[in-house]
Amino acid sequence: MATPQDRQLVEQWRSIQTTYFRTAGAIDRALESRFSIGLTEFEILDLVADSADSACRMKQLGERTPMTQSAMSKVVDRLEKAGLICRHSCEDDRRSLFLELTDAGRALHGKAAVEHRALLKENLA
Amino acid sequence: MATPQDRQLVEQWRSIQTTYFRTAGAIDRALESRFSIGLTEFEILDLVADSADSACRMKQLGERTPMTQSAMSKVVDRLEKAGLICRHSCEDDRRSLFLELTDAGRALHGKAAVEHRALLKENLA
DNA sequence: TCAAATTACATGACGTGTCATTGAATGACA
DNA sequence: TGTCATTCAATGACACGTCATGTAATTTGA
Repeated sequence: MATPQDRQLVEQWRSIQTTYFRTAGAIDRALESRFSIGLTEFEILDLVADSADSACRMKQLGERTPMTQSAMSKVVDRLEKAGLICRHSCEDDRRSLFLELTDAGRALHGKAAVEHRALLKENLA
Repeated sequence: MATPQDRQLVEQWRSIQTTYFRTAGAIDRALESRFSIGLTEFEILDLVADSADSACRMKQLGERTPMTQSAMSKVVDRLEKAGLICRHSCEDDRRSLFLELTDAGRALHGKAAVEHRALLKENLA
């Protein structure tokens, strides 16, 4: 029934869960308290900041995160309301959207990224 | 700014996230469709099934999962409504609760665990 | 070229998680 | 022993994610 291999799998899984929750929680709380954004928001900022090219982002970002399309849309809403990002409709295909950091967004991302990296280092050691 | 070490940390973190979401998602969907319970519910069943001793469980279970006390309480609600688990108040300390699987709960856990282990194996390879 | 299928994104209903708080039982100790 | 602090669990308000669906733009192909 419960083979040693099963036990080991379950242990491995619990370890992943623990690491994930501990790390995500720590980052989320830190970003929330210092910059008033959550981990999810930061991850979108981070992805946008990371893409220097000018492709139609929204769609492509979706391919680089486990988030749902619907979740993405709402996160971008929040980021836009917070004045950290803006949507530009894409001339070539008006269904698509470009995302771009505002100056405020870029500034905040810079500071938040330091915090983010530090907490990753601390938690993934 | 973005040192190679930072890059590597971020890569490692994305990898953990991907594994976590892929695995959790697969298990959740499978359990949901075949047994009408979610991953969270299963994990509580699994913990209860795993503890043979008769300590005041609720509290101790909390120490073995990243879940909040409040989340636990609600999951147990659902499990109880589904007839898979029951709460017994603890004689020694009437603030505490024992949890116990019902027969239905034990039966379901047996089948679901097989599925769970199989999906872990598939996803954590 | 036009109707049907597809694609990109937004939105509303809904489930579940968190935080803050409550209620009840217990513990500490003057 | 009576008061105050602590602990366990439940609950309500709220935030956020998912699913199903809607809307508009684009593509396909007869």
